[in-house]
Amino acid sequence: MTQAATRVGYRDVKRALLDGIRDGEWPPGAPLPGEVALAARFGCARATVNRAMRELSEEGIIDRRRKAGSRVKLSPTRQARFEIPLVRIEIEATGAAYRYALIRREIGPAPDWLRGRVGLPDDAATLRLQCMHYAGTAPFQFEDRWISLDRVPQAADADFSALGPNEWLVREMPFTTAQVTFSAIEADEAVAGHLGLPHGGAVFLAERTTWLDEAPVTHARLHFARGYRMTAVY
Amino acid sequence: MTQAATRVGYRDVKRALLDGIRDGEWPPGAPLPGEVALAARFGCARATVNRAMRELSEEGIIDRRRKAGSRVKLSPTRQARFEIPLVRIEIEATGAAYRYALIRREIGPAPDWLRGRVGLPDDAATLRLQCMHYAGTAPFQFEDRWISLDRVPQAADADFSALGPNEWLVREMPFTTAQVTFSAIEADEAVAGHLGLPHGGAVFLAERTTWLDEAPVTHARLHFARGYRMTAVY
DNA sequence: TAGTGGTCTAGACCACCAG
DNA sequence: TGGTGGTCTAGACCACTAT
Repeated sequence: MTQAATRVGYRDVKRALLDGIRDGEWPPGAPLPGEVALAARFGCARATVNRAMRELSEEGIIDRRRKAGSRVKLSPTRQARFEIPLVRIEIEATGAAYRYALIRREIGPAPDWLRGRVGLPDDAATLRLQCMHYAGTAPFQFEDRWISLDRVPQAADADFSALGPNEWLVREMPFTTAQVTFSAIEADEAVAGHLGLPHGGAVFLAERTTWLDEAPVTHARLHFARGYRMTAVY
Repeated sequence: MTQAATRVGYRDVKRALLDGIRDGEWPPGAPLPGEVALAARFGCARATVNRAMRELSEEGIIDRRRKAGSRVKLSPTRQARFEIPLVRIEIEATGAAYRYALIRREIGPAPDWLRGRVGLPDDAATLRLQCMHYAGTAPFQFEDRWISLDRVPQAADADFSALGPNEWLVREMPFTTAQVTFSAIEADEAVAGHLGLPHGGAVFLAERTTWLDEAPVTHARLHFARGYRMTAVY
């Protein structure tokens, strides 16, 4: 005779549900039993089923709506999670020595495209910084950044010759929202020079903007050296 | 006199903790109070505090370890979540008409680089498919895919002339693990031709592999047309 | 070994929304 | 308007690990 060897945890429930979905018990679009029914079926509390189903929903496997119940998603919109570490950490993780160099520092009005993109007032003053991050002696990333002096006035007096703006901002300036965009562009003269690429070579570009309660803090264009790959498992 | 207007929820706790971190009550590296203490402070159950802190931990804001307690991360490793929809959905979401075309279909042994990359046996047979996805009349994505016939034998008999392999696989074949890698490459002759780019033009490449319980199911190289951007807010 | 987080339970109330 | 998910509680036991 079988006996409940151990207590049923939310992981067990999750696995059982995934198995059922995979094995066709609940094909795409099909409604799943309610939480109470599943709790009875699995012999656990409703809260346990709830956590399992909440996670499945967060992972994009099922849809949940009050009253309507839960359904297996027709096209599972699975999502990948990318970690966005500091460049220094990323480089040091490869075993290489991290080196940083400030290339240019300049205070001036925000360019039009940037104002439109992040929502800055017309007369907004920004600090523009260009710098390089090296892995050993090899160029790793060319950073082109604008910092809103309205939001971060103290940046005007900060010394960025030894500490990168990103690390400085992490310590100095919290943010509530961030946006990242990845794309591929062709290196212009300047970028190619900094990264040691041929002019027109393919560059992996990450653009990152952060806001503190609606007010833009900073916008960075991070150009990665040849061969850079960004990976996620999900 | 103030009065607890409503019940304290995990969102309130989370916000309060984030505020405290932002305002310097708990600077980076500092230990946070234990769950019991916080529950008392906020006037709620420990489970509520637990959920708030668990989410902060999942979001990369704090570190949690038994016995050691919770600490604010030194360098907050925030993570971005990207939705990976079906190409068709992605195109239709822009309002454009989706069109699909199969370019090439071929059965043969897996190339060496692929075997090493995904872990296929030496004699593994694969179905290779090349196809195009258009947004209206404009090329949107060139897909170059291998499907393991060991794992998905029925793919050999499937008709991919009207339905794209990705949509077919989603319906036909579940997977347990997936990996995505983004990079920028220069278009070779073939890719340039398919996407209407100059030879050597920058291409945003997403490589996607899926496994079902350790066994590789499929590997796809998705080449996006000029100007493609992949965005996440976090 | 003791303290902290991890999880489960049984019960409860509430918000939402499809019928 | 009733059923479903969303959340909270109070209490409990357990697993891990720093000391």
